[in-house]
Amino acid sequence: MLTLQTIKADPDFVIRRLAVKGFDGKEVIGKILDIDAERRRLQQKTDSDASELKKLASSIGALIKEGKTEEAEQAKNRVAELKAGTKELQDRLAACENDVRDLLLTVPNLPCDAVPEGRSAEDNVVEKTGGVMPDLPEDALPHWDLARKYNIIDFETGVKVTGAGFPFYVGKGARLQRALIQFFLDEAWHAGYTEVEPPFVVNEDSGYGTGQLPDKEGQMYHVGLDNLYLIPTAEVPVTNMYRDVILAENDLPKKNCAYSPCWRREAGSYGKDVRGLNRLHQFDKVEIVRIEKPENSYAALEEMKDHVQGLLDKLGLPWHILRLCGGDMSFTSAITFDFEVWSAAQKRWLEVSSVSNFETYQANRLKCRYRGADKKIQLCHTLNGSALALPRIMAAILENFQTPEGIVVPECLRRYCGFDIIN
RNA sequence: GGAGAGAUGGCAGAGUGGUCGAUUGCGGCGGUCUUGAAAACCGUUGAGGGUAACACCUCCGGGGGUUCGAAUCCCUCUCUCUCCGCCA
Repeated sequence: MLTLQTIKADPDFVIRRLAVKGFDGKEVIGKILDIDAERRRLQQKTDSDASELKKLASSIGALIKEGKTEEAEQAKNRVAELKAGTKELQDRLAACENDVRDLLLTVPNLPCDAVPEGRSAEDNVVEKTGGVMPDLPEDALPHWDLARKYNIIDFETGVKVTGAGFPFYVGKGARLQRALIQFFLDEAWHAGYTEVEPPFVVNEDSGYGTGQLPDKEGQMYHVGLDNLYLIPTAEVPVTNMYRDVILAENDLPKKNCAYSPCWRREAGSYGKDVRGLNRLHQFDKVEIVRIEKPENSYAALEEMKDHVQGLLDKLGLPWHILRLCGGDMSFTSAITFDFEVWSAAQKRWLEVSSVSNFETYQANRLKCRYRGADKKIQLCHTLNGSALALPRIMAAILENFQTPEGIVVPECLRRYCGFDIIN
């Protein structure tokens, strides 16, 4: 969430930036400022009352020791009277604090200067393009047909055993999955990311920490008996490692990578978007997460983009990078770049990575801070990106590299899966 | 799952109703001494709110209660440890 400080410093600026995301913040910002002003008034009052009470109460002890029982009794009565009045003040103060927090949670992050204006995905800007689009014959098969032809992904049995969106990967399909995971983790390792194997379920506090709760509750699978959530991305457990932590300046940057399965309920999705591997309820992903000093976060973002681009180049897939416009960005992001690969038989772009800088927005909720050289404690910047999500990469590999002899496995994966063709 | 014991500042560890936001040790930081370092000695060292700056307020795992007054007593939740059970 935004810091109160940011809003107080320049409310008009905040409202202007929010408008880039298509968010009308005028009313809520005004409300926040009003309630905060009230909160401060109440706090001053309760503080001085509490101070008086404390003094009186501690004087009673001394009076009793001196044997001045009567005076002590009088003081007791006075304290009791005062206390009745402060109770109500304290309740109002607590209510104000809650209201401000709740309102702050409804305000999205400010997009940074580099975010283009726009309402929807159509306004995203193609930033960069790479790789070569394959020249497939007219009868090229989409990946769901290839999966069946070579018996490497079994959607039907997944439906029987669990439900739609939970496929079985079988034989070379399963090995290729594992090869991709291994390849992505090794590449991240070589780029200096410390590998983490996180828990795949998290508690409520962690859900709030990274912003899945309270508003995106319906997107996560919930383990009701224990009140835990299946992670929708490794970002959640990995970023929450730094919840309520004050790092030393020389601890930064923190660079972590993690493989995890990801579970998403994807409520309300249907149609061609969810065909085959395009959108699943369970999928695999390697995530990279960074905690950075504010002055370094944009350089880190560029590094992350280069890393993701490098993966796609090594796989030999045609890609482009989209700079998301304000209207298409997520609630919590300050800037986001989406990577899409060309799915040659479906003849469409598939999103395989999203790289974002959250600046202090996530860190403020997490209370992830560091102590600077001047000993001042300040919020870190957090960033994350997929590197990469598997199913659509798998889809693109199957479609783009299909030949009459079979599917040719990208060079970089062969040492991991132990074969060079799926036939 | 059952029984018992715990949870205090970066760490260790005192504190069982009245100036306790908290003794002490270690660690960290600053200084004296030294060419430099070590040792020794002196000082300093939690977070949040609030203020122009002070003042002041809150926080001893979380929440609630008793009391004029709670780190200390009561209830409850969570977590940790020991033993038993179960188990990859």
